[in-house]
Amino acid sequence: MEEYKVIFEKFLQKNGLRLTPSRMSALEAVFATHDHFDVEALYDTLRRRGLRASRATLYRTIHLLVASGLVRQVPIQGETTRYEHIWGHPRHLHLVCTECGALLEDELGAAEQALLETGMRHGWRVNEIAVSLRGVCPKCGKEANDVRA
Amino acid sequence: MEEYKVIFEKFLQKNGLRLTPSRMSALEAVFATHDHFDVEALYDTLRRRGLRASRATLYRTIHLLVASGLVRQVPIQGETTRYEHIWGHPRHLHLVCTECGALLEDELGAAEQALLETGMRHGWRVNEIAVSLRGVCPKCGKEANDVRA
DNA sequence: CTCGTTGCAAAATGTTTGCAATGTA
DNA sequence: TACATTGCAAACATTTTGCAACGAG
Repeated sequence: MEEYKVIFEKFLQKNGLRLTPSRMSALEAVFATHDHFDVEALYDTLRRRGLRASRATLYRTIHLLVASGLVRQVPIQGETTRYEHIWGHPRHLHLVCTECGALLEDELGAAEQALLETGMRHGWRVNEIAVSLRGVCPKCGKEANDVRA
Repeated sequence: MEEYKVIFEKFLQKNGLRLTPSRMSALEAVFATHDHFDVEALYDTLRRRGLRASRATLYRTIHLLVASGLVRQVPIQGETTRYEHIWGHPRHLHLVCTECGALLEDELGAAEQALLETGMRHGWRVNEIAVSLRGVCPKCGKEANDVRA
């Protein structure tokens, strides 16, 4: 039994919630990839696997996954809310290209300690560090295009 | 003439856009505070000042302000999209309490240099550093409540 | 005078919720 | 069996857009 399943099961039990096929399917789909995803993508993934769960259920489930600490929202602007799993995924930072939307991940490195200390200095128990660097990727070293909507 | 107005005017000219009362009102309202705001709040602020601009116009204007580099989206999860002005606002980090929603700002400090180096290492021209530390504030040193929707 | 801009209302999204049927512990 | 869960459709909240009237350069 994979570790994350145990974690989720314990979380459900502790909160008087039930382990259902829909929830298990969603959980597996979420951990089947290291990519970011939104609820719609999760919905598609399940259908592609021949599984089923309504969007409503997935929206409800993703909240549980976040509450359990297994998943977090990706701290990046965008149309839809995107998520990523955390388990086995060390704290990292995102490099976002404001031109083409390219996204790169890397480790926090030296910054991590400094940030944790800042949190501590204010008396906060820090559970999550979200860092995104927005700028222009090497490929887009050009100029911006049209600005109008 | 305030610096940010000059910047916005140049931005408009460069893109063949026009300087209108609505846009100027929005710009001033945005820079009148250092708080985060969403479009609805901006709308209220204008009305309170006896100025007027439709929500549609404000949504259109805020995009221009972001494109001009004067304003950015706040990289924090939430119901509505929130913004903050950047001009005269040094790079900083946000401490977010996942219990009560409290929000604290602080300087990046030592982390800034480390993060910039990471960007450089990947060949990115970094324009913006967004950091949020999510956790539990001192006041909320308690336990979580009900998890269910 | 030419084109960008505005407001309104309608449309489009993304997400939540009430409710009756269903399933888990 | 008791109560949590699901799907559906309706409700919501936010943001975008078409269009005709208006306004800046």
